[in-house]
Amino acid sequence: MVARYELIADELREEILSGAYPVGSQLPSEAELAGRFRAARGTVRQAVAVLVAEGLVGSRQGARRIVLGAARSQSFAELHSFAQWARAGGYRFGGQVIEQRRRRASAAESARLGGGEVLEVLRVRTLEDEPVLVERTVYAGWVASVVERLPADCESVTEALYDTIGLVFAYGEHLIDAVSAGVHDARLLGVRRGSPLLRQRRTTTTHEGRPVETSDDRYRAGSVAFSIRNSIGANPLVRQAIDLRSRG
Amino acid sequence: MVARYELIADELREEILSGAYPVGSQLPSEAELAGRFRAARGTVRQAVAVLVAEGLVGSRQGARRIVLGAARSQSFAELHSFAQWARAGGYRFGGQVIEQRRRRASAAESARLGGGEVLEVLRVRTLEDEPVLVERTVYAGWVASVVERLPADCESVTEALYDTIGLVFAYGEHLIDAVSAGVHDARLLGVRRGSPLLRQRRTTTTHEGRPVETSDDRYRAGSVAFSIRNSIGANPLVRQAIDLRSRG
DNA sequence: GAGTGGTCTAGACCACAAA
DNA sequence: TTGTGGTCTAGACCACTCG
Repeated sequence: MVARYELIADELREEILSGAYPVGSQLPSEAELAGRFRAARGTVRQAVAVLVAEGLVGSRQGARRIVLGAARSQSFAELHSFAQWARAGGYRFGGQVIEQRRRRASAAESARLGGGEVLEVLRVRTLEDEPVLVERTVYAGWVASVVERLPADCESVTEALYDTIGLVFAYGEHLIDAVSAGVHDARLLGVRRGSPLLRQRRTTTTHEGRPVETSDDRYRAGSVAFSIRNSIGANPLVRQAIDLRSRG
Repeated sequence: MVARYELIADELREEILSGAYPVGSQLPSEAELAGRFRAARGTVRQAVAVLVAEGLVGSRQGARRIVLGAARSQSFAELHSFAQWARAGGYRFGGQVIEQRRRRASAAESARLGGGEVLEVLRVRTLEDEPVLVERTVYAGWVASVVERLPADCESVTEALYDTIGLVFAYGEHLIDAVSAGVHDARLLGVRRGSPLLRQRRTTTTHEGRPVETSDDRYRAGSVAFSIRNSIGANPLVRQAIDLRSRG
């Protein structure tokens, strides 16, 4: 079942991406759109809200909505899963488990994952046959045995978890910064020790808010960037200071 | 004029942050909230949508909403303006113009800012008396003369532009990656050449979609991180591959 | 002042989750 | 089966922008 407002949003999005409404131009008024789609005003408002959330359209009281940009944004799955992202972008990609072991959760991991035993996995991912990402993922105890049984060159753990036990990743929290490559990272990525890496630390949970994994992902500089659109009133991205006294 | 749904959202947010609804617990149903606040269901839905967008609350059809996290998120202004962010966080901060000159826009800048003459400004920002950020900002010609007249140690260009000509930054686009420090950056930040820097490139526009500035900001590693909460259905953050053949 | 988006209401029906 | 959130409607009033 696809909602009416989604269909309207899709149609408007296509028109924006195709250039029917160029960047900087005005969108039709809500009344006009309601007439065109034979829908209530509330429904077209919901449709336009989707485009505003995507950063495609800007909105302010009293003035016509304007087109801000014309780039497609990606789904949660594509941010969460390297494989799904790479596939959607049409890249050649791969991955390999380097090391894997069960151990007791540290204090910090217990707070995030719920304690007990955890499974730590070290993977290297390639894009266009070059290693670009070192992934250190810690899985909660309740998924450990499933992850352990996956092949070492499993393309997508996310998809495998869904296929085997119906697990869906639904919410994520991400912390992004830069670090320099240690000896180990440098060797795995084929860069010099001390090279800049883009680090993404994340924790992911299910629909019910149950934590599944926490990960420390390090990208070789120059391979991947993160992109965000934001506006007054909708600000997903947040800057954080790192404690300047006790640097890690 | 503060909207009713904002007041309701504020009240619920306070309850979440204070621990009245701990992480993992369920929120009251829409019907209960409507009764408690004597508002229509649509209004409480709007209120809860705010919390969902902030990443505090998770929502799915058929099940009670759950509390995902209990961290305050920041405003657009705080992401956009170093000064406003640092002040909101209670940090000691400062800034200094190192170099400033007018020149013709490059091709790339013309595409983003609209051509003609631009003003390029190089600033260093400090946090807790340590240099943490090198900012290379290019202002569109129509704001250049205003920016030129600001004092070299102006704390907040954003605020100054608002105070002098009523200019409001409304929309931003951000690209985040890691680079290594060049000789110049290294000297300005007091780090070794080749050290990792967190780079944020951004373009900002007014309410009308008129571009104001584009900037290349580089943070010393270990000083600042970016943080994001996302979920299925609401995904502001996007990962981008950088062309692997022609790296820059 | 006319037009536009923002807020709010009241009620209906549907899809989905959980017991 | 019951309760919950998701969708949609229709209409009202308000705040704001812009000519």
